[in-house]
Amino acid sequence: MLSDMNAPQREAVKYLDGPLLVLAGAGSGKTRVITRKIAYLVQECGFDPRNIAAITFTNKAAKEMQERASHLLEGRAGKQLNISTFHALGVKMLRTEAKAAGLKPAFSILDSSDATAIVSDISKETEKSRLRALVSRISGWKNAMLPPSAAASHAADEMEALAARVYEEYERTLRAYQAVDFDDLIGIPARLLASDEELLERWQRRLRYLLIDEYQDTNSCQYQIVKLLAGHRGAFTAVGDDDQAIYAWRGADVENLRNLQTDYPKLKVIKLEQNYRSMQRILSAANTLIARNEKLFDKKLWSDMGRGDPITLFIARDADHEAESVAMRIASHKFEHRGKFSDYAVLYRGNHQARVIETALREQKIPYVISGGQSFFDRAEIKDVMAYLRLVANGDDDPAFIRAVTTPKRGIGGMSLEALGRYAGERHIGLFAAMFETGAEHALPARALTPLREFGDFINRLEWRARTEAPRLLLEDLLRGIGYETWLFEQFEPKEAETRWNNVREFVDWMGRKGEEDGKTLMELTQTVALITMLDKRDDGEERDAVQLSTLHASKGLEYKHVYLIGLEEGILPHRESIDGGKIEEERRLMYVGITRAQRTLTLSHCERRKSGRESRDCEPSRFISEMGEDVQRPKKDGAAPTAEDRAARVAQLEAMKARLAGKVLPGS
DNA sequence: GCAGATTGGATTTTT
DNA sequence: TCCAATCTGC
Repeated sequence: MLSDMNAPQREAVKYLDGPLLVLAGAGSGKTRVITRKIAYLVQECGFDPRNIAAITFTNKAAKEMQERASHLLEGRAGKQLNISTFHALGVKMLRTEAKAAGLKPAFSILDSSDATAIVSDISKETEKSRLRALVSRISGWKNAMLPPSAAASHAADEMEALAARVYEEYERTLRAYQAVDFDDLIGIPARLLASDEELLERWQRRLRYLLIDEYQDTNSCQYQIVKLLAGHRGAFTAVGDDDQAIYAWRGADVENLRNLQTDYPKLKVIKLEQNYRSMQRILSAANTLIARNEKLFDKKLWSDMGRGDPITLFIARDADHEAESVAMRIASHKFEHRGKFSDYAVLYRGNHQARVIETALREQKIPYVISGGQSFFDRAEIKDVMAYLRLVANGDDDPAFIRAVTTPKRGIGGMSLEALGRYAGERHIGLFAAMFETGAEHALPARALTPLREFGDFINRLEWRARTEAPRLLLEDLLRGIGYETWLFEQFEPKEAETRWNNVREFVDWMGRKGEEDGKTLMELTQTVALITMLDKRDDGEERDAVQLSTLHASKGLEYKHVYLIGLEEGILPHRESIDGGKIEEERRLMYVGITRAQRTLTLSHCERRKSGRESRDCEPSRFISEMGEDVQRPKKDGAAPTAEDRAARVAQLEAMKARLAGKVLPGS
């Protein structure tokens, strides 16, 4: 059964004598190991699939793992597995243990923009970078399980002192709304498991074996959950790669790898070093580079796929020339090798770097897609509809109330809401409850109260129906009831309104399908959508034959035949802030992640000069280039930069080649 | 003095 | 691309 795996992979699947850490290098088949191990536990060891939990960081990874594991298992077993993100597991625990957490089971989940809006309200801070600093400081404390009181005494400077004050008020606000943020989805379950023995035992019985993916990305809260659930039995397999830890800035702590060894002295460590993705030369360069980092575990990737092409480095005059050159290289390479555009990826440090590349690719008429971008559920129109659903599920959700009551406009403005807010504040209740109280009749003029109560009745009717009726019909009635389509077309240009309305339709369809397939009520669905991101949208992006543009961070876990790493300059990669903050090692890992995305060829580039303001400055090539050793082919130093004529000649050559190929291909296809 | 236009500069992102 | 700071025209 395991004959198609290599020895360490097989060992990792079969090892069940205690806690296991699998150090899985890039492209070493870690998902394979996890899914096979799940199948092994069920088929060979008699585990009930309901007692196995696999935890990932993204919905995408969870979905992929679910599919692959189900494929290996027979019948319904796959469906019974608990494969989810940390956050989804947290939601599940919180919904069942809501009472112990002091929450109603229908609590709301606030996304980052909701949370940021609340922090902004409390702190009166509107400037983006300072607001973001506050939010991330608070989030950092929450992930370290530090309560507001402790944060206040730890505050190191003026900004932290402010953050601590905001943090306290923020937590109070969330509880008043019966809402939790993303950090709470991990933090509150961790607290519950730690403080309630009976509850802990119940969950330990329920989840008897844990498999954790991307372990190097865990924060201390997440590690607490793992440790508590696994208990002293240590029935878990953690899979990770310390060389690919690139998320320290958002709370991930590679130290958790070391902690695993101290907390579980009997921890077994298995390394997966055979890589099935890249040619040896690429791996050698990656190994040489990463060897510069202080390491806990030594690891050397190798491959039996052959040595491969040399790694090319080219030096461009400036950013425009770099982009132009990348576009040109992709075009000629593609036509020469008759490959697909989707075999090529351009990777960079910051999103803004994509812009020049886009322009250059468009000029060459090369199709491209930019990975990432705005997620479906972040769109205003989806958030509008979600606000109604959140309010239907949880009347205490004031942010949802405000958004719903003002979208579309129904004659309730800032004045009425402020008056209602004052009254609700005095009475220590939510806005929704406040407007139905007799006292509200004195606090607000009838002119304002009447439409408010009409709105309230509308929500109450929906709430009543939501308990029994199918989601699709109800959603359609909701949209009709608030005249959302009409409102969209009043607000926006026809084209814009059309797209937005289509998004809403897609949302309704998706909810409707879910309701029919899984027999879920609207209430149940509402409580899970906050965590779901792209739906199946990602698929159409992958199906188009297009060059992939991506940040290095977003490229983790993906692979491409031909990779172009651009902007390899001091200040960009490594980034200035990281150089100043002494965070070179994480930048080096980022470079490592980029290199190991490549299967066949890797092309590096940097600029000689970059314009900043009116004049342009010299740039220094990234230290990482020389740190890759001799596998990088240095460009010929003939001194002369290519002239306009040289470039014209290359364009002509390329055009001729395209024409030739087109001529050959056309008659047949 | 202000709204609208233009210019310039940019860490990284998921839940 | 997106956002904020600066500039222009009234």
